[in-house]
Amino acid sequence: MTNAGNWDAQLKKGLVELCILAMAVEKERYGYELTSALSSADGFSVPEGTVYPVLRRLAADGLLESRWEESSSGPPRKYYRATPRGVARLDQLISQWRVTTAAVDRFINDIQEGRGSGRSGEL
Amino acid sequence: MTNAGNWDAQLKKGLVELCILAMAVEKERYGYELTSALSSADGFSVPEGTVYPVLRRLAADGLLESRWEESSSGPPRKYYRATPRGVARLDQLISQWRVTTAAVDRFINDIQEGRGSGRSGEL
DNA sequence: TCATATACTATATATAGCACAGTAGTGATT
DNA sequence: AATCACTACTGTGCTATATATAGTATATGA
Repeated sequence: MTNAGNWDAQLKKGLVELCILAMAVEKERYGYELTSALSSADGFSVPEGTVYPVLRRLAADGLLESRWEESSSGPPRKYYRATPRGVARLDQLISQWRVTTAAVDRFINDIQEGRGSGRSGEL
Repeated sequence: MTNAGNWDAQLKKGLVELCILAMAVEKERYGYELTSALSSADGFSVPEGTVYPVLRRLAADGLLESRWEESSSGPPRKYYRATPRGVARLDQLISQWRVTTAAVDRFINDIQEGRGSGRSGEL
């Protein structure tokens, strides 16, 4: 049978990309930093094995650009920042996100209302 | 390069399950009905090829139960309704959904604030 | 009879999250 | 100086889900 903890992973599909892109639009970021930020976010834990592939994919798609920089506290860091196309893409993702959450919330609310009373609502 | 329409599909991972379960908790539903309801929902188009596999999966997991019923307007329908475990699962999914959307919205808002006074996304 | 809308089933593919393993630089503790 | 812990990036492979595609079968109306 399907494992419940697994649903999280499915729910996050695409959202990791959105969050990473959002952070890279704000300012230059490197992988380890993003991993820490995303993992400390409430209800959202994203391991290295997820973050780095996303960075490489976004860079390959021309949405992020990168440069190396020496670090005084460890190995060199690969800094990523959003390109203009990355910024445009983020705006697009955010508006899609808004539409989708609105649709899902509508479904949930309709159902919650229906519970308890005998209402059979149109969906 | 990654195409944008594709992201939708990723974003929907898990959400289709949530919506279908929600509808099957409210009352008995059959596949074609769910397909129509989900496809007419704003910002959410879900084809048959997605709905039926989800129904079978949820039933296999014991979250839905089904029965056949003759229809006066076509082939017999397989009606699904949520089991008690399905109801419990829905509550769990909804609360995870709330936590996740809150986290993502927080990310988005933080970034949007940073973009407020300066440049906007030029392409 | 033939077309159309209804309704379910089966198969195959692409993608993303992520577990797991590996490489390597830096600074502190022993 | 040698070990350890923290930092930081790379690579491989598995799994689950959405969905495209194709197929089967029933009822109704032209």
